[in-house]
Amino acid sequence: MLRISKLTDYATLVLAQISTSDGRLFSAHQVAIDTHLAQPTVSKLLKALVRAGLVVSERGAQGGYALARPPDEISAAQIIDALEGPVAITTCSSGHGLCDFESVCRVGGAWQRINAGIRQALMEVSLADLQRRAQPLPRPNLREALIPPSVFQ
Amino acid sequence: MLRISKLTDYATLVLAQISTSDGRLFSAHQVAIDTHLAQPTVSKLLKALVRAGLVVSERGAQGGYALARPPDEISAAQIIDALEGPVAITTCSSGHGLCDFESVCRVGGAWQRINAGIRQALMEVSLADLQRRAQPLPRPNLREALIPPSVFQ
DNA sequence: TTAATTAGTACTAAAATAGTCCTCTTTAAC
DNA sequence: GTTAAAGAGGACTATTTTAGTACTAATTAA
Repeated sequence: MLRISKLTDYATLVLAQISTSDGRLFSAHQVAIDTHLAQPTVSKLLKALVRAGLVVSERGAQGGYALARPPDEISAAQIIDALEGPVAITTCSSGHGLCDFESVCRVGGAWQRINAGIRQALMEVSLADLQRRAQPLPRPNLREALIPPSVFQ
Repeated sequence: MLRISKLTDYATLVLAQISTSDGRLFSAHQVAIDTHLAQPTVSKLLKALVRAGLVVSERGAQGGYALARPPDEISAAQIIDALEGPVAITTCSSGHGLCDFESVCRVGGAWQRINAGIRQALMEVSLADLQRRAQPLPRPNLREALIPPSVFQ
């Protein structure tokens, strides 16, 4: 249930690895060696992370990758988004009024609101947190996530 | 990201529908009509829900389905488990010491602990909550989920 | 100019998901 | 008893998603 993809998991390893940089750039080749992942896969991951703005790159000989910002400013939600895109938790949650079942739906977007709550929680978990094994993390609030927006509050 | 499957979403609709029962049983046929889902799909869902113990059934003519217990005693986590089984958030999270990357892993099960936190949150959300559009829901604690079990606490 | 290195895209293979169908069993009603 | 209405279980197919690879172009240090 509710799983992240293998690639997202790998991406976390890759990010954790390049966060150990002493200032030099990591080549995709080196990251592959350090993480024990296949190089084409590492390349693909790094490209996606650059596109998402989590990592910066330099081309050419002696080029490579580095984190775009410190590990405590990269959130778990951003990592997931970089690899999986902003996919909705259910088909119906993606659109407004586009759901075929809307007229008979008795749960009206409950899963979407739960998803929003989970996302909120994941935004408050940083790469730095993911690297610290026993670190307490921010407390998300699913209650609030399930209260629909209202002009009165 | 982190999405539930369409079938789980449908199952929620199905559960919400049969929760409107006035004491009679719902046939799969009737549920299909009411929810606008295809009957084979509804049948499949209901069978899975029976197996998971969320729904009870009676066979034979005049048979059908009913909730096994009140909607506030059926959790979102149980609905997901019924349809998707207890799938792990990452491959590595499923086993103990079975992960190929364990020796070089720098994130050691962070996603699993996040998953545990999310599951905890979903256990505190009931079918009744899912049916109430503007109802506050319990507040999960991702912090606690990320603190590894320890004999000292 | 060359070698190292990223960027972008396309492609293939594998796995998961969704959806359907068929056969068997059970039970109420006639 | 027989029949029709239901659920149980499993097998099967098609679709979609995910994972992984390969190829070509662009960039840059030496």
